[in-house]
Amino acid sequence: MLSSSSSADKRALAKAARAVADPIDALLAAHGLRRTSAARAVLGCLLATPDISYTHAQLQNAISSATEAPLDRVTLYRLIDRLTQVGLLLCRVDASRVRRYQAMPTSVRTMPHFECQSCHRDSPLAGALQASASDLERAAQSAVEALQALGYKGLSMDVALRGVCADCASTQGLA
Amino acid sequence: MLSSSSSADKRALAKAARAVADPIDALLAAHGLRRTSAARAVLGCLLATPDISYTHAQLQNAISSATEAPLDRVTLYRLIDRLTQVGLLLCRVDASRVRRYQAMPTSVRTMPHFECQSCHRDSPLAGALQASASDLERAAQSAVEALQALGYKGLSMDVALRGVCADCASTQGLA
DNA sequence: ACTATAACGCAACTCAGTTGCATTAAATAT
DNA sequence: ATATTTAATGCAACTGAGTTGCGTTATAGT
Repeated sequence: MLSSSSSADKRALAKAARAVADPIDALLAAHGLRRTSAARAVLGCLLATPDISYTHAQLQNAISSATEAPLDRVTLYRLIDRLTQVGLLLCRVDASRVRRYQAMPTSVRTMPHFECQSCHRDSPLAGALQASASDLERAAQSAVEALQALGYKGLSMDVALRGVCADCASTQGLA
Repeated sequence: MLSSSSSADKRALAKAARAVADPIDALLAAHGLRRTSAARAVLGCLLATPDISYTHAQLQNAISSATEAPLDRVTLYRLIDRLTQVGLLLCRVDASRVRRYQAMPTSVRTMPHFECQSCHRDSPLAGALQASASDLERAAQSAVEALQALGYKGLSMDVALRGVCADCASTQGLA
């Protein structure tokens, strides 16, 4: 039984070691997902650039060029779905109707932005609007904290203004 | 010349009369759009229910069943685009990636909502979160006013929280 | 009334994402 | 360590929302 117990120990240790050794494996395991090469690649890629969001196509491209395994479209879709469902990824739909994914942010940083419905430019609230933006971020922060207190898990906030920007409004003869 | 001037007057008056008589025609004219039956139908439909947003399919359906003219898909797409570009309509992309249109609101009413990435429910911030929601609306209001002062035209704000709701977080074994 | 051009309608196309199903490979049980 | 279970993969075919090209119609300005 020394041999049997030691082999069991070995397995447990090896598993724990792998999980602890690689933070990505640890995350996957903690969320009940299998540690496949695809999962490691996707999560690794997104965690490496926490502030950048990728479309499905961009992710597939990034991974296929970084590794040797070309990773199927559908597999990537499903993998992304799983990672998103457990709260490891943040998913939003951008103005051009494509989903963008990024690692779920640890701290909430709201970045209010304006989408012009005429020229389709998407710009952050800056300059004279900095003050309003800060107010929004403050309010957002407390809303997030309230949700966290209720047991909500990976939280992110998105503040979008929409309308016609000053440029476009003046070019058209808008009253 | 009396006849020519009177006919010119007649036309001008007729135009003015029609534009003044129907607020919808007035809006179209004021934004440099032609007063076609399709445009009247769409704008009429959306102005009749200012707080409800429609997808392209819903709009086409509503209009085709209300009137006799069946209105082509593509025509509707292009019409919607025009109305949106001049700021008469508000367009947003919902969580399932479809565009939703509604009449551009006159007063800004921000309705913060939460999208669960696991169960895909989309719920307004209510109950215990009412306070945060109000703070957000206040901040949003001042941001909108700041933009209006800069010449921005039809303005609307959208505040979206994303993450995993308490229900889903507890069902999964989320740490 | 005449003309220029905005708006319309049809057909074909693109792009993002989905579904079904057979196969492979982690994780668990023996 | 091997067997078993089932999560994850890969391929093919499909769907739905939105777009493009182009010839035709109807509104707005002369």
